[in-house]
Amino acid sequence: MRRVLLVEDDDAAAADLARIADHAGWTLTRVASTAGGRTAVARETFDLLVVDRMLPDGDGLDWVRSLRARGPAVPVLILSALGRAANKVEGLDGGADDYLAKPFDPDEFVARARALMRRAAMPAESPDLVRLGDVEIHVKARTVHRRGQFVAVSRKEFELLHKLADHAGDVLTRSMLLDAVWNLRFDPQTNVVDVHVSRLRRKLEIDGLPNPIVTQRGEGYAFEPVSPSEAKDLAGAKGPMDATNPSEPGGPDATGARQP
Amino acid sequence: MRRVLLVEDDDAAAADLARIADHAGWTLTRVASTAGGRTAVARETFDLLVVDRMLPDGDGLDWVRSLRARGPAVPVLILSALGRAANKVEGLDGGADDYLAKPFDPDEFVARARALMRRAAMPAESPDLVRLGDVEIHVKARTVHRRGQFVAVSRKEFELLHKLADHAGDVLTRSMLLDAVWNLRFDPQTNVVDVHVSRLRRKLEIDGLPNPIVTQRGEGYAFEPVSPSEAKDLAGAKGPMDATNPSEPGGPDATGARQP
DNA sequence: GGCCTGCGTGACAAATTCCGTCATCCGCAT
DNA sequence: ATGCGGATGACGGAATTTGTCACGCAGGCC
Repeated sequence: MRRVLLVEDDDAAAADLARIADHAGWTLTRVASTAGGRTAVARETFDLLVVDRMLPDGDGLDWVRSLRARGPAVPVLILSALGRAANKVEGLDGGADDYLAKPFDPDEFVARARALMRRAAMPAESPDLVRLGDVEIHVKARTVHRRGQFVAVSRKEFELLHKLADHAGDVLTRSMLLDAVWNLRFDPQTNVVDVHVSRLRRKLEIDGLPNPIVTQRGEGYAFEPVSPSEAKDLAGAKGPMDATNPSEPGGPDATGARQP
Repeated sequence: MRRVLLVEDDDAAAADLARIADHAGWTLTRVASTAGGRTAVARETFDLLVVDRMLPDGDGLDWVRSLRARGPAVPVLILSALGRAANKVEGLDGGADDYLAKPFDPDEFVARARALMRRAAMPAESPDLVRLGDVEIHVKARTVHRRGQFVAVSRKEFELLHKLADHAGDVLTRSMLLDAVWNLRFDPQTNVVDVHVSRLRRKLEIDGLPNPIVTQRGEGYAFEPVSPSEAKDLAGAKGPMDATNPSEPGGPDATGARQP
């Protein structure tokens, strides 16, 4: 249920917008001044602010500017009789996300409001964020999420996952992983890689879903992204895990890292 | 330097937009089909896509829809001669972030493009994210960032910060913190709180900026948000740290947790 | 089907990090 | 100047991470 704050002093306009919002399935809170807006925003969380410009206590755009000066905030759509291009430019540059001149088409208003709320809910793209299928890796913070759920991984587990994810779709041999993650250029004659992979797998495990870390027997391991749209019902399909055609030659040395 | 991809088959329109982009200081890459757009997006990262609808290989909006089906993506502004309200609704509901009908005002186009890129760079609001001044706390992942820089804090340090931040602006006495963070209802007669505060402070420290954790002598500690707009030049102003008027009575028991 | 090799994981010990305590020095207030 | 409160370095114990080992299971080949 989307929560929308309307800052509008004209009762007729407010009633129209209330009807539109109701029809769109939103909860609309209406105030008639920027002071009222300030109070409402301090009390509640909203998904969208719809702000008129000519209000009894000033220009709604001034309030929007002060919101923006305080940092990232809820999206703002300005509705105003001040509808020339220069007014729109002023409003958009002042921090509004959209600007509609009155009179407006109700359907267009709703579509624009939806687009704003949709965009505001999207995670920001960042060079620090690696997203592969349903797994998100924040490189600097060393955190991992799967399907939006936080996954607590240790330092070594993170490095292992990061390396596998950087080469998603490719098989990494045990000796590659020993080199990359452990800085070992020789075979320690233990199953340290296997043990860490097992631990990481357990942490990434979600009941009913394929695990993104797959074994290529005799070669090594690969990260195979699981699509976010993959439903839990498909868990029975073991096909992808039985792939026998590696995209990268691991060579027989993958077996060399094992305890004989 | 913003990177903009233009998908437009009309040469004259493309030339106009190239001039506008150049004047706005953006780097514009132009392609003439959705296939070209697909290729460009696969090769490079863009800050904005500007997409026409009637293209030689189909409707640009269909491509936008397929981008959206794949998850969060770069913002899209549709420019189109198809300018009725119903067309705009179709475009916005189809995944575009904005929709401008041709002919359009160049200044309005630039202002809208800027608003889209500004919004796309904003971190998503989330109940998991607590933002206070220039400090961001991700509650589930137990991570902390100050001015976008990752701050490595331990579990106890995180809990302490979280508690202080939840009561930002209020003084928390040592016994309050002992109760809340250490689950101790008695005074251990050690300076464990002080030590942890010191450790946390050091980790949050940024040269030239006030530390958000302030001491109220004889009472306790408080989290005082440092505004993201506060420049490093103001570091000499020690005023906020010397505040002598606590907003909450800590009482004299703050001293009780000290080693005698 | 049997056998052999490779893989997965439980258990344990060593290594590393976190946390609490203690003590000392510095800063602040009277 | 004096005394109290706060900040922080250092150390040792607690908790977590990491590596090793061993054993049982799974997969592939003959």
